[in-house]
Parts: sequence; C-alpha cells; structure tokens
Amino acid sequence: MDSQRTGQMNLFSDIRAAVITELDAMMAAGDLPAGLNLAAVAVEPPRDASHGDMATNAAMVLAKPAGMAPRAIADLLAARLSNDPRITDVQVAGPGFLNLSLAPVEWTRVLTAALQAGNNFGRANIGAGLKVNIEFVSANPTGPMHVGHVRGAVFGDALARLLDFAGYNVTREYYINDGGAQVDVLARSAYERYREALGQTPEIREGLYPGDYLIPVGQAMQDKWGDTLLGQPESVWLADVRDFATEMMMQMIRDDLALLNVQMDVYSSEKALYGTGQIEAAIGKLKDMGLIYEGTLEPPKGKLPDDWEAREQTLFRSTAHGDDVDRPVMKSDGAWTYFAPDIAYHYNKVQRGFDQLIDIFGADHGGYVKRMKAAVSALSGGRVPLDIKLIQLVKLWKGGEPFKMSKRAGTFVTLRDVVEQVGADVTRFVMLTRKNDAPLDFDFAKVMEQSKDNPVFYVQYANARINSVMRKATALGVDTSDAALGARDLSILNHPAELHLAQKIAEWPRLVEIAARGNEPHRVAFYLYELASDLHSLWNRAKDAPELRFVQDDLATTQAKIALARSTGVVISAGLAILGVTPVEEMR
RNA sequence: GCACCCGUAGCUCAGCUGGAUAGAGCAUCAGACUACGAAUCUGAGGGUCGGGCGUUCGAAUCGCUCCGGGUGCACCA
Repeated sequence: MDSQRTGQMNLFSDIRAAVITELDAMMAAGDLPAGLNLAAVAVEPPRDASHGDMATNAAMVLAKPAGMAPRAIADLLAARLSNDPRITDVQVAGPGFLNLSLAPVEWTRVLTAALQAGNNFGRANIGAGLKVNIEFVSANPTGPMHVGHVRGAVFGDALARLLDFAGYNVTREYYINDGGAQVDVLARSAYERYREALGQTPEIREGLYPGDYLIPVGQAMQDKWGDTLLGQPESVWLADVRDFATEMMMQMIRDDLALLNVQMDVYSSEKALYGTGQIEAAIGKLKDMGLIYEGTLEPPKGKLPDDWEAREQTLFRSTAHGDDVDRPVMKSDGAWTYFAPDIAYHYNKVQRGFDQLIDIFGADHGGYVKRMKAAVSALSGGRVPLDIKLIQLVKLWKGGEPFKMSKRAGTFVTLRDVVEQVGADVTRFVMLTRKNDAPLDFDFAKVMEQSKDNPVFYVQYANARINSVMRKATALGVDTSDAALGARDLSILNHPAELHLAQKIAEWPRLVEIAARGNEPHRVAFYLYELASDLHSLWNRAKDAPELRFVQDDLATTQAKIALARSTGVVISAGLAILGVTPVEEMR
C-alpha cells in the first residue's frame, strides 16, 4: 500500500515496506532461504535517540528460521538499505539491531503531509471497513446516570471515535435493560409519586427507588391519566406505567449522554426480545448444536449459600467454549434467566452482520465475561470475536480528601453534577488518562487546576501557545493558511530540536494504529501529553536560541517555522477529536 | 475453594502484538523570565519491574508457581 498516495503518511510503515522489499530481494538472490515469514519484522522508534531515528529487528527475528547468524543477515541488509536515498546511515548494533538514520527532509515531509491532511492526518485503514459494534453504557433505565457510568460512557465513545479513525465501520449501541424486575420497581416507585402529585402521601417502601427525579414522572402521569389510576390495583396500571416511566428515564439518560458529548447510533431494548421468538430462536440454535441440556450444577466450593440445594435446570454448555462451569438459561419456575435475553441480543448482533463485537462492562461484571464470549463463539461458529473491556472504578476526591458518595446523605454524584461542575471536555480527558482496567482517581479540585500536573490543561496550553504565535505571525503579514504552509519548502527546519518535534508528529499515525489494535484510547491521551511536552520544551529552548523562535524577522523563515507549530496543532486537534475534547484557542 | 483484573522510583502511573542502559508527572534539591504567553522549561538524586522457576539470542511483557490487593461466583438484573 502506498501511503504517500493516500496522503496518510506513516513513515514507519514506509520504511518497514522498504525493509521487506530488500528482504524479499535477498531471498530471491539466495542471500536468505526462500519462503521466510516476515510478519515479525518491525520498524520502531528506538528507545534511545542516540541509536538513530528508527530501528529494525529484522536480522534477529530471521536468524533462527534462516539458520544464519544475526549479524550476517544484518550486514547484508545494511548494505542494501544504505542505497535507499531516504536513509543516510545504517549501523549494526547490539545483538543485531539495524539502526537507521533518516535524511532530515523525510521528517519535514511528514509536516507537509500533516498540513495537507489536516484533522485527517493519521487516519488509518487497519479496520478496512470491517463492521464493529460497540455496546456501552447500557445503564438501567431506572434513574439518572451517576458518576460510575461516566467512565464507561467516555471510554466507549472515545473507542468508537478511535476505531472510526482507524478505518472501521463503527456502530455505537445501548442495550436497554427494560425486561427485568427492576423496571417493575420503577413503575411502583413512579406510582407513589403519582399519588403524591394528586395530593396523597407517597409510601416509598423499602426496595422502591426514593429519588426525587421521579417526582416529575408522577406529575407527568397526572397530566396523562388524571386520577383514573388512583385506587386501582397494580394489575391495571403496572404495564402502562412501566412503559411510561421507562421512556421518561431513557429521555433523561439521552440528555445526560448529550451533555457529556457521547453519541449513540442504536438503542436496543431487552423487552423487545420477549414475545418475538428471538430468545427461543437463539436458545434453539444452541440446542441444535447440542449445547443445551437439563442438568444439575455442582455447588460452589468454599462458601456455600445458605439456601443452596441441588436442582435440575436448563443449562448452556459454555464449558465447551472456554467457560469454567455451565450456565443456567432458565429458572426453576420456567422463566428465562437474565442470561437468556443477553444471549439472544448478542445473537441478534451477530445476525446483523457485525464482524467484531465489543462490550464495555463495569469491572464488577468481570464474572460475566467468559459466558458471554462462550455464547458468541458458539452462535457465530467462532467467526465473530467478542472483546470485553472492563472499566475499573473511579475514586472521587475533593482537594486531596476522599469524596464519599451516599444516596442517603444526599451526596450522590450524578453525571450531570460532574459535567456541570468541571465541563465535558475536562471530564472526558481525565477519564482517559488511565487504561481501562486500572482504577482512576478523579479529584474535583485538581482537574480544574491550571498546571502541568493537570494533563488536560497542559495539552490545551500547548495548543493555545501555537494559536498565539500563529496570530502573531498573521499580524506580521505571514500567510498562515494550511494551504500556504503546506506548499512551503520546509527543508530549512533542520535544527535537532525542531526535527525532534517533527519526529514526534511522525509517530502519530503509528500511535493511532497501535491504540486501535488494542482498543486502547488512553494511549492517545498519553501521546498528546508527550507531544505537548515536546512543544513546550522547544518553546523554552528558544529563549537561549533565538533562531528557534517561531516568529522570525524574515517572513519566509517565519512561515516555515509556523508550519511546524501548526503541524503540532493539527495533531493535537486530531487527537483531541478522538477523545471527544474541543481544543481551546486561548487560555483564560 | 474457583475465575478474572492488578502489583513498575517515596506517591500517582506509562511502557507500543518479547528488544538495546525500564520512562513520565508529583514530591525533594539545584538552575532559567529586559517574555513568539515562566500557567513553562533545564538538570540532579531516586528501581532486586511483588518473590521464585522456566521458555530464548533477548522477559516488566509469554508459561508455571507462590505472596499481596481488588472484583465476581446456581434459582437477581
């Protein structure tokens, strides 16, 4: 694939392609045995800058299959690569690394590519249009979203943006758990608020939802039904009130998600699976495969539930697909377990033609992973991979003190509380500064701090500085449009400090691929911090070295320097876009 | 008892499908503003990558096994 032609310049994959070409030639010439698998050959940035610009492990990974000494391969490959005009120096080092130095103009070409591609710089095609479904949030429709939901929501949304950027065809989906007992509880709770709206005293019994957010629901019920439901038995109103209240809760949740700038493409209903034969069809398919049987499970070892008794149940043989024990799909009273509609729902996703499924769960649902993977594996015949990302807890702090949440004490923190206090951008960025399976500290005071201790601020500040010099250059009469900057010859940018920043920019397309391959949007946040750091560093070096200042006396030189600054800004905005964060022009 | 996640500098954490002398920030110490925005930067000290065994040219990364922390474990979603 010619990355130059598509404008998505990835210098690392370009050089890797050159290495592969030479290795193929060596096989053709008999310098290497034919038919070697080159998949493990990598071209990477070296850990230590003194090792050159790029390093390849080709000689080492091929030594064994080729039956040759690593250095012998390295020497032959080095001689060939040194003929590449882009490569100015090749050194064999250590156990057989090839350290490559590139002509400076190769790095400044990346800047031009970034300026021409704009926010699309780094867009990859590793997804190749594959259809991937990301299911996330899926909060129960029984109340507003709380802070515990925020991290999963942000993670899922950022992952969707990342995979889209990497060339996947992404669908974001919310599974509404409206088929279980909890929506009946919601209906009963709302009914009490309805009585309250009609002047009666609500009886919020133990087990009902006490939240104030149901008061408007009660009032809306009064508007809709007047007093006609009053004094009626539950059998008369339960189903209608349930649907009504659930819809109001979902409207609230949709508003909350919008507040956080989280988008959804599809809302799927659990309830809609019942009565349509979809559950029966999914279980029936498993049955046809011999994976459903009547049986009795062994009691769990160790601590035994008090009321445990051996019982014959309808079981899914999930152990045939990697689970530890088989799982019940039907209760002893003949009703489906919660697992059954989940199986049907995932089967539905498979049938809709997705090539990959991703589920985002809270870490407390870790025990659910294996059975869900087993179900998808069985129902898709192993065709559709399911990746389940577990989101660890968020610990709340306020000025270094633990911030305890309690429904009873009224310090229950909702998504809306968080976003209204610190803003969607800050919330989103901070939520992505840890990998998903590590716990996260969220300090309401610290995230608003304006210091390098706060990564959101640090990255935004770098962008603000870039905009500052661009405004200044524009005022001096320099054309700072991307078109003008992209047309400029940037080969005068040859100072090591400038090339260092250009190299960091050149890593962006590679970073996108790595992050997308692992479903790890947090890598983008860390990269942006490093990029901002390089920008700040160059900025300060210009105090001692005036020739590094972006704005120079000579307008043509200024334009080239500004091109470097703007390229950095392009990558910052592209990266922030993946995180769903709006770049700021100026700090206030 | 079993399964999954985690264990990296005093603290909070990165570490790119196994790569070279393991990196940031905070904290500590020493420096840089007649400013393209010092809300920043430069440098120093600080490590048995929880322990052990193994796989191999090479392990923080893979496997086994202990230790320590978290989460979850039929008929709730």
